[in-house]
Amino acid sequence: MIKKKYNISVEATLEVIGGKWKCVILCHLTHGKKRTSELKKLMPGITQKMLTQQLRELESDGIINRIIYNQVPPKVEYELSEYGTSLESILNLLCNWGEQHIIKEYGDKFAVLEDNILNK
Amino acid sequence: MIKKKYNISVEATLEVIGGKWKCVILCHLTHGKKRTSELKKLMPGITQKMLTQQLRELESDGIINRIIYNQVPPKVEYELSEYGTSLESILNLLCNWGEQHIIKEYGDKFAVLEDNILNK
DNA sequence: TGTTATAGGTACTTTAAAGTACCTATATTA
DNA sequence: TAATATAGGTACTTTAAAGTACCTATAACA
Repeated sequence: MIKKKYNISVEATLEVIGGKWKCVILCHLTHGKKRTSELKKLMPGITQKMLTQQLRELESDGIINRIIYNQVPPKVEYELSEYGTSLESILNLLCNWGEQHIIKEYGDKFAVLEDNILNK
Repeated sequence: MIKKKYNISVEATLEVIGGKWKCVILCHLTHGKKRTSELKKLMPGITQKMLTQQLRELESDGIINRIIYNQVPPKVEYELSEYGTSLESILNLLCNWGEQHIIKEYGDKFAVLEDNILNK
């Protein structure tokens, strides 16, 4: 008999997209596939190690695809997998809620948000 | 001038509902207001300290209301605030996605999910 | 020749999140 | 009188998440 693992289904979701970085990575990927270096530019606070670590985990959970181009210097791209797109509506809602929350807290989102593709 | 704080709006959302317990608490509260002791029963893994700590933070972010009945032994209830209900659709999607993910991973959600109000 | 760009690995350290243990108050009930 | 239920506080410890530093490979180019 399989041992019970979750007390509530949302725990399974958090196991896949919880933590400091995964939602951020996935939000960027909802805007199309990205190279490792592009993701690094979009997330100035993340380290190389954390970025690849999170990407590996998302890949092994089937959320993203890793596309390797056989060239030097290396080129690798990441994109939402088909399964990963089932998270798109959640990711969009999370981003939109955050934007509204910032407006509520600070009045003006441009005061606390860096400019990037998602904040336009 | 206010210092920039977020690189992407979803970071603001995670500041409010991130971590191991907050989404779980909030998912339970989407089913109506709950006493502290009820929440503890619904979340067998949480400690008293973590529960009150998370509830305090959610309260100070305006997501939940704390209702105190003046009696002994004490009775306190928690409910989603009006602002908190703006998270309801997100919370429901997070729960539903987790359920589907469990089915995908384990075939049968009843094998890994404890019985409680949300799993019926 | 040696520097650059790209993607990533690994060992170690730091920090933040979470957990443990033990404490409070008071009306009610056995 | 002593135990019970309820909600919560606090000091301390443990664990897990995250960060730092340094390492690899190789073709292109100055």
